Amino acid sequence: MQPSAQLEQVLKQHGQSVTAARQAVLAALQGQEPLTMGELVIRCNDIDRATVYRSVALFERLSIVQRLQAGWKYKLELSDAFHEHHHHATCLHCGQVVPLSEDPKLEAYLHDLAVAYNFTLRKHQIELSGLCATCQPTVGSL
Amino acid sequence: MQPSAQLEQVLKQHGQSVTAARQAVLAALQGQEPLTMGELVIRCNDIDRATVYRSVALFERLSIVQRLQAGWKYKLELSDAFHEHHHHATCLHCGQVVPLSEDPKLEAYLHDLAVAYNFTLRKHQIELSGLCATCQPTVGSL
DNA sequence: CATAAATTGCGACAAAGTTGCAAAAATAAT
DNA sequence: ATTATTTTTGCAACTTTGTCGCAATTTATG
Ligand SMILES: [Zn+2]
Ligand SMILES: [Zn+2]
Ligand SMILES: [Zn+2]
Ligand SMILES: [Zn+2]
Repeated sequence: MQPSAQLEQVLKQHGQSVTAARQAVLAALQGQEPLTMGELVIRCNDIDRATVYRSVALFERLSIVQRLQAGWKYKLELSDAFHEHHHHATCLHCGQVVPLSEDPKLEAYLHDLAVAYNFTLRKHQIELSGLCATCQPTVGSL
Repeated sequence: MQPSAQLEQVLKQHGQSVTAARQAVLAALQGQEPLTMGELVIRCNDIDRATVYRSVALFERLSIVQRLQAGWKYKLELSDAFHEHHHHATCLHCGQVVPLSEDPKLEAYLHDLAVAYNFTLRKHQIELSGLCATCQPTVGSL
């Protein structure tokens, strides 16, 4: 299903209106890389800051987007129902975020871990940080 | 080694001064639960906000503290050299953060994963979110 | 203890995020 | 299709969070 159609469906399911602003926010998030809130606001430049914030808050409640800690600031990306489920590796030097393809064993592992702590697992996040292949020669310390 | 002594050592190793403010910030972070920046500022109430921010920034550069995404806001906690390495499960309903004891198999797995992507892994984070044992009966939806 | 270097507090500022409310748009009803 | 009802939007004012320059204080050095 097309992401925009899927958005429409999720919004209606929850009694929320389908609006131009919300569609624009979704569209802005469809790129490859996760975005900071600031970047997102810029990409939605016909839409008021407050509206972007309100849309993101709604999307987070409806599990349409998720926020992840990428180095210093948090970033936003579409969540599993819209993208494939995946994790990230962030380069500490150049800041690039590389998506990692899903690993069923790892997923199973996390599930068992949650069970061991009597947690009903709703979502999870793994963030690796280090140096990407390109930056490894460049950097000595850090 | 006592955390305060360890702080002194790390600071000196990097040519940084050992000051009352920095010791106070470390002390405030020694409690069990990770703290938001706001909470930390409150617990350091003789110290200026700007100084707390500057200390945290320094501590982050020296890998004394790490920030983690706990639900909505980020939180700070002492990093692996000061606490045992561990991960977290956050309850979506009551917000409590439960530390998970280290699992060597999982750690090895992450290491291999990074290698597969040509990443030199420097650190990593796993955040589980869901409902804790206490909140499971309370909540139907969410 | 005196000197040099680094850190702190302060105040002013910039950026990020929130809120109330009237106008506009979306849905529901006729 | 029009109108009525409900929800959302933009705006502007505001709070919170985070940053910066600089003089006063503290820390390190000898
Ligand atoms: Zn890189
Ligand atoms: Zn996963
Ligand atoms: Zn709970
Ligand atoms: Zn680990």
